[in-house]
Amino acid sequence: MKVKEIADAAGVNPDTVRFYTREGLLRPVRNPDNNYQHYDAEDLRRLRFARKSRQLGFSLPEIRQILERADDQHSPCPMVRDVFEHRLAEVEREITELQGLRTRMISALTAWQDMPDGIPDGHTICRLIEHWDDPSAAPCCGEQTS
Amino acid sequence: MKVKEIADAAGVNPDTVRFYTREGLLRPVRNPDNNYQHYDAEDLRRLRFARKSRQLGFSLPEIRQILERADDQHSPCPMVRDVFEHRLAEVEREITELQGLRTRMISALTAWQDMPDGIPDGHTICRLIEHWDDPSAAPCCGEQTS
DNA sequence: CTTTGACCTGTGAGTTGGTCATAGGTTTTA
DNA sequence: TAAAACCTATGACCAACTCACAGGTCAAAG
Ligand SMILES: [Zn+2]
Ligand SMILES: [Zn+2]
Ligand SMILES: [Zn+2]
Ligand SMILES: [Zn+2]
Repeated sequence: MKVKEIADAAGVNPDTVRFYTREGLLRPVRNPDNNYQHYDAEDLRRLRFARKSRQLGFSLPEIRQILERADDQHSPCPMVRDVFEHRLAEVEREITELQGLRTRMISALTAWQDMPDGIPDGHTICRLIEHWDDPSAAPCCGEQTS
Repeated sequence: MKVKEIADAAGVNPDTVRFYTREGLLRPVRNPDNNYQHYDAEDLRRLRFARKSRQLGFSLPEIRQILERADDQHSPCPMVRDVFEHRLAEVEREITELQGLRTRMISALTAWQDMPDGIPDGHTICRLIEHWDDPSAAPCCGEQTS
């Protein structure tokens, strides 16, 4: 298979195939006649595996490690399980962080409903933003949060 | 104020101050004697404003636009409100996406509890990943989801 | 007076996972 | 035979910083 063929078979951009090849995830053989890369069914399996792993949150270096370990006939499963749990915790941390941002944004929107637009006066840039207090921040100079 | 002073006053990395300066958010004057940048109270206000805006999800180009608009004595408020609503929708989309990932990961973890580790046999790389089906994907070749 | 350490300068690279542009070579089709 | 579609490698680009490097400046301590 040539680049576009394997790319179509896996539903990815041909540049992604070239990128994964450069990164060592795919290992095509080169045709010396025309310098083209030739991918086989094994490469397609690896490519699909890589895409599936990406959907599960694995990074490219991690996927490469899994593939290399499998090439050496070592079971990648324990490492997969371990990485996966760390990744899940990280995803949950990101969700929490984004939900915090969402909460901040909604509280700001609510407060802004009652605030008029202002003209910058050299003392203020935009009161909407400046008068918004980060609920997650510690009081900075003795302020009391009622 | 010199770089480290304004950075400490705003609680950011001095490199961030230099970066924001390069990006046009801060406009220090240069001391011709020693080539040092000199920041004033206005810059500190802009820096704190920029950090607060970042916490609310604004991008650097957006913050620069707000600052430039305020410099021209035009009210940035309508634009702030508009950008903000789009950003909120985007944040909620990201949250949904991450929660989808989390759901996929947890369903995978659950399924993996009953699966033994396997040795790669040239036909399989890692059954944990390969036998996991993306619940959000459409059936690919006539499979029925029970 | 000199040395040391903390600070300053600009530039460029690294992060992540691709995507796109460029310029030139090859194969297939009309 | 010429256009269309494909291939190649390389490098830039995205976001928002962070860090490393090499060299200049300045205050205090010896
Ligand atoms: Zn496995
Ligand atoms: Zn305060
Ligand atoms: Zn405003
Ligand atoms: Zn199928």
